[in-house]
Amino acid sequence: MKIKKGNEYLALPMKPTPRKLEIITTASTLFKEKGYSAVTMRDIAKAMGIKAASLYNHIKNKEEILTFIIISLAEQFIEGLEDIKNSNTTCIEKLKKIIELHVGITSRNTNGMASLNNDWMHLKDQLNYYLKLRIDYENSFRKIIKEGVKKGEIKNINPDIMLFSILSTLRSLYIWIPQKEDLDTSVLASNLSEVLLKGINK
Amino acid sequence: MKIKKGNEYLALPMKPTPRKLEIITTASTLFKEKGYSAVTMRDIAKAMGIKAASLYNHIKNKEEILTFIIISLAEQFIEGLEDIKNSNTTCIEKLKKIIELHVGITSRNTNGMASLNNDWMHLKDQLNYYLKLRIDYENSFRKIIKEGVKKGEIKNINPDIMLFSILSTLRSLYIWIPQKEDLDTSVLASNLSEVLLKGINK
DNA sequence: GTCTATAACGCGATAGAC
DNA sequence: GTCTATCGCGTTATAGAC
Repeated sequence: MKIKKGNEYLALPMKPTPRKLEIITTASTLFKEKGYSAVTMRDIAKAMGIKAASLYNHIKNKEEILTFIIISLAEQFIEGLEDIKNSNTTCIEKLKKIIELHVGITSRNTNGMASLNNDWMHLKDQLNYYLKLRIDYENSFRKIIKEGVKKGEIKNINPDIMLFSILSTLRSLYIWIPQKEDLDTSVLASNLSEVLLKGINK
Repeated sequence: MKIKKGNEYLALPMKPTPRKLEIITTASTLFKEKGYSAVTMRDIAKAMGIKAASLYNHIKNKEEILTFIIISLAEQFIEGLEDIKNSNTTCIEKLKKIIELHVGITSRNTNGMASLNNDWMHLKDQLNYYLKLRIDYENSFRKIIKEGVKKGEIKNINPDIMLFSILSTLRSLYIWIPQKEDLDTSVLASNLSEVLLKGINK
């Protein structure tokens, strides 16, 4: 059962109940600390002050928790990039918008981003859908870089290396953002743009 | 039982037997695919064509495999950085050497680097030792950047953001290197230096 | 909606034969 | 050095009382 949004069929039709969302956010925290496979249903229940069996009144199984965390984030990235692709601006400006997109989504859900990065291989039903979203995202990102090279905005280096370098940094944001409590996300985004686009060498 | 090497006590005194090394490399491959917690002793044994019980003639337990993978890599980084710190050259040149260090170690053991990045929290005996090595490494790295800023070689941006950005890219190399079969590591290192130090913007 | 009890199974690790 | 057999425990998930 999927709903249509824009031109894409998305995988998460229902808004979860408050209690279900509580399970998902609790699980996210534990998944970030130890990884999906090392976290048990008893761990999640204990963190909520209930018994493991009670979780099953709200969720189908453990996999459903992981699926929700990962797919909802992946869809946010796809939708955000869609807007950027369609915006009428330079490629460098588009890259700045992508950096802002990552800082924004990550700062709102650092725990979930850990699962997106490290636990996607434990998806079952929605693994292929996730892989499709990820490939689509990287292809659109690479296309923007290549267009920037063509237009002379961006250096003529191997686009895959530039894509890899920027994306690696953006995907690691979930580790760094929570460490800096007093962080202004717009300052972070602009500093990151400076470093990623213009380098650190004076 | 630790041996002395240089001025540091290292945690891996014995060179493993060939059979033990075979277990470790087999396990590394599986750990990279699914993560440490999701890989069973039966999985490792099956991949080697033996039974799980037979593994225990060569290793003490599952944790010992992970410990060897992670600590031996962490010590390679510490030793490599020690040489770079002591070299008589500019800070920018030192950063280039660090990039070469990461490309070199990672290309020789992409599987192990996955565990170093993602499974260190499952260490027990050697967890504190690993954390000390990691903090030492990041501090030395940060010191080089700060010195570069002071000497006017490097831009006066938040050093933590520069450290984070470069290190995130270098730590993700294990994902990208195996995908590019025909990759020349020295070309990769020099392209990465260009992108990480001077940026992509023309 | 949470509980207790339990089913059904897989886990790491050991003992002892060969 | 590898095997079979097994122990003790932890795992996800379900059934049914309250």
